Amino acid sequence: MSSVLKTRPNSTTSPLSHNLKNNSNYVKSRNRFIFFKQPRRTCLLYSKLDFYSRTTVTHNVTQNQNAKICNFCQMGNLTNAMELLTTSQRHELGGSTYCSVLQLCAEKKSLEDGKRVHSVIISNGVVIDEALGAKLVFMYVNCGDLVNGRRIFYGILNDKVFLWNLMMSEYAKIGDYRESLSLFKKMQKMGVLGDSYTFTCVLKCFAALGKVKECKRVHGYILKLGFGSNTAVVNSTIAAYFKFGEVESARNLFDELVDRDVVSWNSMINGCVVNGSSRNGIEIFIQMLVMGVNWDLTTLVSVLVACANIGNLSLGRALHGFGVKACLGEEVVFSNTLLDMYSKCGNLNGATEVFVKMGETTIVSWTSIIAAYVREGLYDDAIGLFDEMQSKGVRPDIYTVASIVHACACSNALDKGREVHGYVIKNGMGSNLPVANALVNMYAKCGNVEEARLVFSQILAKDIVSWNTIIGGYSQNSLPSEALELFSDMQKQLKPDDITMACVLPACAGLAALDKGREIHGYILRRGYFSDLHVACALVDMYAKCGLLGLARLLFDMIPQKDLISWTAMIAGYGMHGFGNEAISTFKKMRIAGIEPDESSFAAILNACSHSGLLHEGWRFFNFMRNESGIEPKLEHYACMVDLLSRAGNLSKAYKFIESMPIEPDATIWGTLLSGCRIHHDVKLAEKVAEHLFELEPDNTRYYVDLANVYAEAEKWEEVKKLQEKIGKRRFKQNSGCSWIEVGGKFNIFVAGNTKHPQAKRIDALLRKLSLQMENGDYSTKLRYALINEDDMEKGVIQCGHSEKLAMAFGILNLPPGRTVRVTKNRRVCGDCHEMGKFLSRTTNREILLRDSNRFHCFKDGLCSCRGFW
DNA sequence: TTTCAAAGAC
Repeated sequence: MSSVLKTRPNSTTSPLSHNLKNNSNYVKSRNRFIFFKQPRRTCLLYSKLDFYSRTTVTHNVTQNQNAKICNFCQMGNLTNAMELLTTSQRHELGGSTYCSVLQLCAEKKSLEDGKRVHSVIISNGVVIDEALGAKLVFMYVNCGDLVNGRRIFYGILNDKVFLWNLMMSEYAKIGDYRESLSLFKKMQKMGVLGDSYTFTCVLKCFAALGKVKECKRVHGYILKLGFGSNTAVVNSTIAAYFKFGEVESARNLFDELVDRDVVSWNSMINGCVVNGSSRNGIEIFIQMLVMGVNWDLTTLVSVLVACANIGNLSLGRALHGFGVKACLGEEVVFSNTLLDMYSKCGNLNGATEVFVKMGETTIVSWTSIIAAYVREGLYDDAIGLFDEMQSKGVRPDIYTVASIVHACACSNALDKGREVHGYVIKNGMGSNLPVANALVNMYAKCGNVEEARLVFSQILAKDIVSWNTIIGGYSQNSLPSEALELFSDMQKQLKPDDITMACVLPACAGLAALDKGREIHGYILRRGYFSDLHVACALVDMYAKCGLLGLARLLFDMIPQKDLISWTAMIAGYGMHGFGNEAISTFKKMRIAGIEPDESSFAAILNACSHSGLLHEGWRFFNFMRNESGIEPKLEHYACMVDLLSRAGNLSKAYKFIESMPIEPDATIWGTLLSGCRIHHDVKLAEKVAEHLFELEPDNTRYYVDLANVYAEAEKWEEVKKLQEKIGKRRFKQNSGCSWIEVGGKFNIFVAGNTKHPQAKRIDALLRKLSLQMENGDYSTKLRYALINEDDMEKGVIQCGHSEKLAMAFGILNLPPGRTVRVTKNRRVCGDCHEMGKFLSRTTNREILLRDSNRFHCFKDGLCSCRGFW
C-alpha cells in the first residue's frame, strides 16, 4: 500500500500521480476489501493458486500446446490464448493451462471468454477440483457474475479462507452485506477459520447494516483471536465505531495502534469529519504532517471536506496547492472536492475556475457546480448549467436532481420543477428521500400545497425532513390548521426536532393558538432548542402574534446574537400592537448593534408607524430607505405611506403620491386610500378610487363594502341602494369571515349569524342585554357602521351577530373573571364590533385582546389601544 | 475519498 506513497508532499518531482495512474489497482481498490487488488498481496494469492494448480492437476498432455497458451497468457494476449485453447484437443490441455487462461479472463474482466473456457472445461470432461474450481470462482466473481461464482463455490466446498474472503468481499462491494455475512456464518459452520481479511469484511458489513452490538461482539472475538494489533483489522474497527458515532472508542483504538498506516490516519480524519468534528479532523491532519506521515489523495479529500464544513477557505487554498504540487491536479475526485470546498466557503469564482480547468468531468463535478450556483442564489444559472449538462449527454443522478429541484423551489420555477419531477418518475428516483423531500418543498414553495401533499403521501418511509417540509409548507401557505394537524400526526411516529419547531410555530402564530404555542415552548425548553436562532425568533413572533407582547420582548432579550430577522420580528411585534415608538427605538437599537435594515425590516417599521399614526417618522424612514439605504421601495412600503397620508387627512396628497409611484399601484394601495376616504368622508375621491379598484379586483367584496359605507356615512342612501343592487347581481366567491377563541386548548369558531353553537342562546342573550345597555348609555351605537359589512354579504341580512362579537361574548361567558379574552378574526374588525369591544371591556371589567387581519386591538376600560388607527 | 433534501421577520 505504502508503495504508492513514496513521495513527500512537497516534492516537486512527485511520481505520485504517475503511480496512481499506472497502478490502476490502487485507486480502484482503496475502498474495497478485496485483497487481490493490492499489488503485493495479489502476487501472494496468485502464487497460491498456481501452487494448487501445479500440485493437483494431472499432466497427461502435450507440453508444447500448454506452453504456447501459457506464453500468450503471460504476454496478456487473451485472443491468441483463447484461439489456441479452443482449437486444441482435449488430451493436449493440462489443468494449469485452463487456470492460466481463466486468470487472464479475470484480469481482463472478460466474462464472455471466461464462460467459453468454462464450457471447454465441461465439454472436455475435465474434473473440476479445488484449484480449478477456485480459479473459476475467481474468474466469475472478478467479472461481476456473482451468481455463477457462488454456484461453483458451493459446488467445490472450498475450505480455503481466501476464496471465502473473495466471495464475501464481492458481496459487500455490491452492497449485499447480508449475503456476505451469511457466507461468514456458513464458513464458521464448516470450521474454516477467518483471517484478518475476513474480519475486516465482517466489520464493514455489520457497520454498513448499523449493527452496533454485532460489531462489538466481532471486536471482542478479534481480540480473542489475536488480531488486536493487526493494522487492517483495527482500521476497520475504527471505521465501524465512527459509523456509530462512537468517536471516543475510535480515538482510543487509534491511539493504541502501534503500526498506523495511511489508512489508519485517513479513517481517523474522515471519521471526525463525518461525525461533525471537522476541526478535530484538521488537527489530526496537522499532527500527521508534523510527524512526517505520508498522506495520499484520500487524506486531502477528507481534509478538504472538513474545510468546506467549517468554511476554512485559507486552509482549503493551501491544500489546493499541496495537491497540485503532488500532481493530483488531474485527479477528478480531487478537483470535485476542491470545487465543492470553494463553493461551500463562499468562493464561487474559485469553484468555477476549478470546474473550467478540469480535463475530465463527472456527474459529481456537474452537480457540485450546479449546487454552487444554487448556494449563491443564482438559480437561473444553475438551471442553465443543468440543461447544458444534459445536452452534453451527462445524465443527472439523485444529487443533481435534488439540487435542481431546490433551485426551482427557490426561484418559483414550477414548470421546470414539474419537468424534473417527470424525469424523477421515469428514472425511478422517486423513492430517494432527498429527491422526494425536495419535490415536496418545491411544490409547497411554489404555492401548490395539494401536489406537495400528494408527493408527501407517496413517500413510504417519511423521515423528519419530509415531515418538517410538509408542515412548513402548510405554515407558509397560510394553512395553519393543516400544519398543526400534521404536526400531531408526526408526533405519533417521530420525535420532532428544532427545525420542526421553527416550522410549526408560525402555524400557532397564524391561528393565535396560544395554548399549543405554550406547549411547544415547553418542549423547546426541555430539549434545549431555544439556542437555535430560528426557533427563538419563531417563538418571539408567535408570542407577539398571540398577544403576549411582554413575553415576546422577554424572550427577544434572551437571544444572545440577534440577527436581522429577530430584530425585525420584534419591531413588527411592537408595530402590530400599536407601540410605534417602541418599534422605532428597537429599530434604532438594531442599527446601533451594527445590523442594517433590509426591505422587510423597513416594511415592519413603516407598518408600525402607520398603526400608530406616526406620519413624520414614517416619512423619515421612507426617505432614509430610498436615499441612504439605497433600497427601492416596493408596494408594501408605498401602501404604508398612503395609509399614513390618508389617515392624517392628506387625501389629495396621497392620491398624487400614488400617481407618482414608479411602480404600478395594486389594489391594496388603492384600497388603503379608499379606507382613508371613508374616515374623512370624501365621497368624490372615494368614487374615483373605487373605479380603480373595481377594475383591478372586480370580485373583491371588500371594496364594494367600503364604498357602500362611504355612502352610508354620508347618508347617501340612494347610492347605497344602487351599489347594493350591483353587489347583489354579482356572485362573489370568498372565504367566509370568522372569528375564533381558544378556551381550554379547544378552538371555538364563530361565523356571522351562527346559531348552531351549543351556547348560541346564552351568547345571544348576553349580546342583546349589552346592546340595550349601550343604547341607553354613553355608547350610542354607531348604526352607520352596521349598515353594511363584509360579513353581512354572505347572509344578506344585517344582524347583530358578527363573528367577533359572538366570540368575545363566548369568552366572557366561559373564561374565569379577570382572565384576558383573546379573540382572533380572519378579516378586519367591523366598526360595530369594535365599539362593542370597548363597551364590553368596561362593563365586564375585562381586558379583551382582538387580533384582526391587520393588527391587535386591546380593549380596556372602554378604550382601544388602536386609537382609531385600523 | 467527492455531489443532494427541511426552519424564523414584512
